[in-house]
Amino acid sequence: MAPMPRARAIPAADRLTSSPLGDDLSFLLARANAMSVAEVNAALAEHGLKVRAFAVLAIVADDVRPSQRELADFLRLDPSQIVVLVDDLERRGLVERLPDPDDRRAKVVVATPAGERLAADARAAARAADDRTYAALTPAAREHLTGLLRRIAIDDVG
Amino acid sequence: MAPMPRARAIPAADRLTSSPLGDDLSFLLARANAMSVAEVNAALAEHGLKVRAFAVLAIVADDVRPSQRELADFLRLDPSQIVVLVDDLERRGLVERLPDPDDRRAKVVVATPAGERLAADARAAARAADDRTYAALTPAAREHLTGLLRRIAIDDVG
DNA sequence: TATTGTTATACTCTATAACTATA
DNA sequence: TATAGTTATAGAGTATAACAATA
Repeated sequence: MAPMPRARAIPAADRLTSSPLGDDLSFLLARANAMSVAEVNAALAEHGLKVRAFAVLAIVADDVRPSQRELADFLRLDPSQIVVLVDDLERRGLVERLPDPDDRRAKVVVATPAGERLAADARAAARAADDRTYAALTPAAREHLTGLLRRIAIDDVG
Repeated sequence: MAPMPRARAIPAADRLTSSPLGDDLSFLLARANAMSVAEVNAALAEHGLKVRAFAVLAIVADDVRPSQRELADFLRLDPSQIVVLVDDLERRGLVERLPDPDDRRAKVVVATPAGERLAADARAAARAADDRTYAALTPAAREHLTGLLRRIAIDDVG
């Protein structure tokens, strides 16, 4: 009788991807996100941005006029982190803090013209990065994925 | 003629979720992942684990017998980080490093009986956390999402 | 020469608490 | 009493380089 093949004969990658973790939603989400962040950060580097600063800039360049508190809630960052991000963007002349006439405690963050220009360039770079990250998906599958994630990340939350 | 309603009259959350970022795949992925990690970490805390250590333990408890290098590749962590994670798990008697007879440089990581028991408990806690994170999705939608993420995070990679 | 595991180091990200000015 | 922004600080996560043992 032939000896049992040793476990090591199966390629490591297959042993790992066929393990239960390879079907775990949270794990796949974490792994896909790590790939996405790496790709986007690389694309944003030439614009002097990273994902978090880009997220702030992209929002305010879209004329949302959020307070820092609103930015913190939406981006799931601590208000103190928003301070640091806005400080940096403001120092670079990309955003401004305006007093909120309705609440003198609050500051509304808006983009400067230079900020709007950089946001447009950065958005294009981020889109190109996304095309690489999600190359395995058809446009329809990408839209479906967007909808599913939106239900988890946005619609289901206050 | 009636004055234009001020932008501020629209609730902040709506202004933000309907901004372009609210449909950006990478952003939604990052946000969903942040929610998932927070939920899973909270659930794993009572077992003295966090997501990264749990991932290592879950793999080796599944009899994959990976080398540290294989763990690093699969988990997208630097080999030096695997050293730290395995050091901690080994100190707690949950895993062991065995010499690889085929390559005396490599060390195969395996779970101890205590590690297997903890992995089972932790897996149940993680599953419960996932049920909370993905509560907005039907089982069918969850499976669909798993398949889409798998194509991005696993199938599309070497 | 190249690779595995290891150590060391520095940098980024994240979480927490406390303070101020306003509400 | 509660909230918006700020400051400070510590911890977790991440990235990089160098080294010894082995391939």
